[in-house]
This record gives sequence, structure tokens and C-alpha cells, in this order.
Amino acid sequence: MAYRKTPAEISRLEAAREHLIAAATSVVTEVGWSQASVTAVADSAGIAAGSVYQHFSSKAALAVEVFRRAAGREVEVLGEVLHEPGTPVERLARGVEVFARRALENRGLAYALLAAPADPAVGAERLEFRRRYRALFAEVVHEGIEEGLLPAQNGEITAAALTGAVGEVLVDPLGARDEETTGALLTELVAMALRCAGAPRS
Amino acid sequence: MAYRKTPAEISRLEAAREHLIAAATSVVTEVGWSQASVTAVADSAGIAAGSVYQHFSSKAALAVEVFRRAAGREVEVLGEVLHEPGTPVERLARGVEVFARRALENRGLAYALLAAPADPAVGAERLEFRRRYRALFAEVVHEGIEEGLLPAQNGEITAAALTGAVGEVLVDPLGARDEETTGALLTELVAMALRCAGAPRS
DNA sequence: GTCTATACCTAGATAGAC
DNA sequence: GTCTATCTAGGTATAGAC
Repeated sequence: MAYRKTPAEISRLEAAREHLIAAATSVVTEVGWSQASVTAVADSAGIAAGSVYQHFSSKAALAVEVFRRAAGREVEVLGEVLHEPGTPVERLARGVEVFARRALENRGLAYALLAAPADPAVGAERLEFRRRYRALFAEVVHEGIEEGLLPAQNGEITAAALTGAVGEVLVDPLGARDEETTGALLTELVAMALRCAGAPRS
Repeated sequence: MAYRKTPAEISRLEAAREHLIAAATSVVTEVGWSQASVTAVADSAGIAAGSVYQHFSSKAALAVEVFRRAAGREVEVLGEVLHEPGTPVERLARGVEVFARRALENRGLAYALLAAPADPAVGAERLEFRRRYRALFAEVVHEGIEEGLLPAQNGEITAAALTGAVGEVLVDPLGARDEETTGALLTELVAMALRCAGAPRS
């Protein structure tokens, strides 16, 4: 008997775990947290319900992991966009556009991350996630103020408003069905964001 | 045997029903929808759990009634404020202030109405509620545009942003604990709202 | 390690006594 | 009409065979 698992065993377990997380993510994306029972997730992953507990000690632990992965990706993308070259105003516009576009293009996941009813554990993660989003926006707003491109303001509140605004149109997308109306919605959203931050009219 | 209930009987039933709704409202305000079990609500009303079903056919029906009452009051108040005398810009500022102040002063109820996890039936009502809120704001924005006080814009999106912004600071109130910091928060929120609608700087 | 079967718990809803 | 007691469904988690 070996003292340790062989590398092959470890990677196979890793793979099974990753597969489970991926399956859970897609279930949550499609039907939301409240309908994502252990049974449904296990079915989607092609394993038995009991086997889920080989990888996670509880349903909540799995849910938190699913949330962290997806939310982490989004924060990363927004962070990159907001730190690309350009004036703070340009970067803010681009950031809002990317944030909203990604949300509208993968509405199920975005809704799950931002708004869908979920376990308390996921709710706590969500609060942290929104804080990070807001911190990213606030940083750019502050840069804009320092460079004299934006008027003095509470950047945290502007950032909160931008997050709330995108969330609001996500939950009830004002009839943005096809690509054309989605584009128009994005244009209006970016314009609103720039007014909100007090950028001079272009 | 009488064919009809006597007026006294009817009003007594009415009163019991109202009492139940009031108790349910306070439970929801304090602990949220997800913790507001039939047992908890019945206890709060001083009746047995089974007796709830004398007044409502299901828990969801009771929840919807609770939501409608509370949400209806809020919409009514906002509608009145937004239709008081004054320019559209003044009314918009006052409307946002009242909306946010009421939310922050009765945070439990506001959170229940705007954001807390709830039954699907309540979720549907909430969507309608937010639409009404947005419609009220959008109306004033459109008046501002027509009077030349606000730049051309999609009023629905501005209205959505305002609703989303207040909801966002409600859920995570940026450390507004005492009356002083709440006042400062409200001032900043109103300033943000006016920028968002494109009102010229005062 | 993964399966099947099941224990167990929570919470909504119902039945029948009073 | 209201209470007590109970039924039922749905879903998490566990036990033991393979």
C-alpha cells in the first residue's frame, strides 16, 4: 500500500471535481440556485447524488466554489479593461460596456451572480463580489477627478450606481431581445454612465 | 340558519385577516421572506399555524398580499412626491431623496421589497413593482427633456439606473449608520441622480 | 471511489376534535 | 372558526454494498 496517492489518481480526482463544478455551473446558469438541487447537479455531471459528497462536504460548499470561479472571472475581465490605456473617462465607458455586454450575453450566469435567490453562503460571497466591482469602478472615477476630467463627487456612490444600473437592466432588460436592440441598449447605458460620473458631453 | 354572515361576523373576519397581514408584514420586515415560515407568522399573529389557511389558500397568496400592500404604499408616496409643484429637475431630486430616505429608514421592509430572496410569486410582483417605480421616474425625466432642462436621453434607462442605484446602496449602505452619515449619503445620492439625468450643475 | 438505498429534517398543508 | 396533531413532499446527507 502506498503512503500517497499516485499523480494519476490525484489528477483523476481533480478532473472529476472540475467536471462537477462545470456541471453545477451550467445547471445554475440555466435554472438558478434555488432549482439546482444536489440531484439535478449530479445528474448533469453524470454521477450519483451521493458521490457529490466525495468532492464537497456540503451543497453550500459546492455552491460557493461555483460562485467564486464565475465571479472571479468577471472581476478579472473588468479589472483588465479598466486598466487598459486611455483616459479615465474612456476606460470607464469601456468598462461599463464590457460589464453590461457580458451580462446581457450570458444572462443566466449574470443573473445568478448578481441577483438570483441563493443560499446565505452564496449571498455573502455576492456582497463581496459587488464590493469588488464597485471598488474597480470607484478607482477609475477617482482618477478622473484627480485628472480634472470629472467633477468632485463620491466615487463610491457613482460606482454603486453603475453596478446597480447594469444589474437593473439585466433583471428586466427593457425588451432587448435581438442584437440590434441590445447594441442600442449598451450605447444608452454607456451614455448614462458618463453622465452619472459627470463627464462633459461629447 | 341565516343565508348570509351578519355584518359583525364579516368585520370580525376582516379584522382577523388584516391582523394576520400586519403580523406577516412585520415578520418579513424583521427576518425576511425566507425565514418567514407559516409557523413564525402565525405565532406573531397569535393564532395557530393551521388557522392561517382560513384566510389564505397558500403561503404564497399571503406573501403576495403582504408585498402588494407594502409596495403599493411606496409607489403611492413616490408618485405624490414626483407630482408636487416644481420643475422636473426639482421633483426628480426630491423623489430620489424620498425614495432613498424611506428605504434607509425602514431598511428591513425596503430590502424585502427590493432585493431579499423570496418565493417566485413574490418575485413576479417585485418585477412589476420596480417597473412602476421606473415608470414614475421616467415620466419626470421625459418632462425635463421636453422642457429643455435635461439633455436628450433614454429616460427608461436613466430611471432604471436610479432605481438600481438606490437598491445598491440599500443592500450595502457604505457604512451609513447614524443620522449624520445617512444625511451625507442622501446628499450624494441626489447629486449623483441629477448628474445621471444630465441636469446642469447647480 | 462510486453506486443504491435510505434516514432524516424542514416546512407547507390538511383532518378532525372542540 | 380555531386548535392540535398529523400527513406529505422535497431535498440534504449518510451507510453500506460492490
